[in-house]
Amino acid sequence: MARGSKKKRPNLRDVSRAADVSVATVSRVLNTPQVVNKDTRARVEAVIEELGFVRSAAAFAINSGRTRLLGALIPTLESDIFSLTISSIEQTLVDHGFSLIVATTDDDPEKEARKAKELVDVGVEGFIVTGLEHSDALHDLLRRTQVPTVAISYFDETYHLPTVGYDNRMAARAACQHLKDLGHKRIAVIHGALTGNDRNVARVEATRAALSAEQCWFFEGAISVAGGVDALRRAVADHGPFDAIFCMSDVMAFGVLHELHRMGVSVPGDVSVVSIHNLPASEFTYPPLTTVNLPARQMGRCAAECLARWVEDDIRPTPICLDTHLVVRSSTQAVPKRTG
Amino acid sequence: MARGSKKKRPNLRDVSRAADVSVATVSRVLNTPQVVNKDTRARVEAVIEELGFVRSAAAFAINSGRTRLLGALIPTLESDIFSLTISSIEQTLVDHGFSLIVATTDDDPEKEARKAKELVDVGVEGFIVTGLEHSDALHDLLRRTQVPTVAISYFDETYHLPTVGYDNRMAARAACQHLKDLGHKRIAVIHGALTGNDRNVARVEATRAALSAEQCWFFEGAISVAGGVDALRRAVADHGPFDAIFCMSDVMAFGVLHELHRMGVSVPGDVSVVSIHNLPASEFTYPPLTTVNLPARQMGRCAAECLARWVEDDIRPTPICLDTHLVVRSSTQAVPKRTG
DNA sequence: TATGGCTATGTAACTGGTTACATGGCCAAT
DNA sequence: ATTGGCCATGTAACCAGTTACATAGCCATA
Repeated sequence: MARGSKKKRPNLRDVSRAADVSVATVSRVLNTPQVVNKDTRARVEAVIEELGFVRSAAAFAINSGRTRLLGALIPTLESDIFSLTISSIEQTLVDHGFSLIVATTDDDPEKEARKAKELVDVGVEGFIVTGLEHSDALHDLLRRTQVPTVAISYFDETYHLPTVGYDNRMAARAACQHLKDLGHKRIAVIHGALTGNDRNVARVEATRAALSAEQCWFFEGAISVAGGVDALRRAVADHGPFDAIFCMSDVMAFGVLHELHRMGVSVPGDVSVVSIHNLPASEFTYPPLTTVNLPARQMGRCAAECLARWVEDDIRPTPICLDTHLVVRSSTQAVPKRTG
Repeated sequence: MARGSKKKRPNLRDVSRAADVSVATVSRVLNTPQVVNKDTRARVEAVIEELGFVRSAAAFAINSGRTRLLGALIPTLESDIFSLTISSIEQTLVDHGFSLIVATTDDDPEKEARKAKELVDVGVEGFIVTGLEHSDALHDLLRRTQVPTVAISYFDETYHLPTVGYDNRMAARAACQHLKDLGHKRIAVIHGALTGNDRNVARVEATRAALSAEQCWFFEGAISVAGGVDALRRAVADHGPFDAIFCMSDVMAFGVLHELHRMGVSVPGDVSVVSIHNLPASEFTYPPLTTVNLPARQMGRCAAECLARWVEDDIRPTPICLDTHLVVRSSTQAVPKRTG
């Protein structure tokens, strides 16, 4: 503890003094070493090493105007859905020399705006936000600061920010069409919360449009395995047997499969289960899950790529719509024949 | 708007000029508004609003020496194991006014050191690292920069950094003891890669110590559902039927359960399955998984708490060992009687 | 010998904030 | 009328870097 607090980190001038050169030369060694004489450079580098000099990020940023920091605002990390995306965002961004700050919002627009403000204060040069629905405060902040921002998980070319995502309506429609093709007539639709989550809203709307009102019943639950279990129980209790379950999210489908199994209901014999996401684990449920693939990793990569280019080269990205497609596995099958 | 394209972001002096006050007054409005005359303050605030002034994070940092940035170095985000922890780290840190930069390392010490260097360059005030095994370059960096760092996922009070974690050996031992108590004699141990992952090494070592060499066979695979499937297939093919499977990770156990099911092997009737982690989904596998609970969220919270206090108040944390305990569900049962 | 070009380096002015210290106005108590 | 204190504000130094511009030394050419 003797000089623990007293030990000020050495700065450029300390180095220049110790190496008997000017601050400009030290700065050159750091930024454009080619232009410095070999011997001088070696001497300066030795002093830097000896003193343990580390250039101040803040001072660098103040001059260059660059922090190399980007921020991602996502609903949650406690779900493969977003952690896959964030993971590939992070991996892509480091290739462009950026660091990623993650902030979770719990689908709460106010919280999102607060965190966005903090990130701006910290100096992020760009944002990735989730979905299209945001508070006025956030839109205001983005307008004022002009921070490049791309929205993910939802494709909409008319949106005021560039979007990199998929067509949530089309994804839901594909699942519905699959169930219709198989002849299903009593369908429980299990979805996550609709407030603050425009992806879910879009999927539910598309489902309402695709299926006739007499064919489907909607149940809301938490987007988690437990949420799926709970929603299914309510569904079965309230509206008797179904011949198909459509989950808006694979994690909920995991819970649904588990609970059906526990109830002794056979999948797909007694009931078909279809879902949206296609998580890595969905191939290995029992039975393997029929689900609409959402390209989470690809979306992360694209969004990161776009944002990096925007921040770096000032090229505003054009919206990108990624492909979604139904992956048919073994959790769905045709209704054999109307047995009443 | 004389020069529309040269839209430089307004700075303190721009504001002070427009509000006809000194820069000091504007700064006071920002930092200690109480000491500024009400009218003056209102005028300055109006100008700030009008010009859309946002204080430069870099300039603030250069003076205060505070970036309010912390970094987390974790193996991967593509797994609930770490995303749960990171999630609670993030949530805890925002309460302390910090932002979190995440960097994934793929259990590669070199990559970890590189990313750590980048984070220091960016100006993080503290680190969370995973495990105890790191490259010399990282240790060197931490020593030179004196950046507060806590290590998670592995409790060791003798380590040179404060650790917040659990006793990986004890966790493995608990699972082994459970299998022994149930009378299991042919145990397949399925674990993730050992290079660069000291948690896995500790678990495997403890397992070797707890079980006699004639009772267990070790198989390595990727820490994923698919990795579990693959490892189990190799295990069964190479060393014939087992009466128990011990997975070092729940996600691998998910794959194991799936594959056993597909093979027509009954769990726990034909074979017991025990694991380590207790992920949220583990309660809902079929059958529900017996597993050693690792307190991922609690660990995240504790580590974040400790690090925040260290950075904030210069209180070096004391190592914390979190409790692990076996959660017995339905994937294990006693060997009924030696039937040969 | 004078000129020009090149390389390596130094000087000092910047970046955008914070803050110690100085100043000036006003009012109350001597 | 003088002094003292408080409040609000301004001036300028400072943080730790970058960089435009100046300069000095050296060598080749005319």
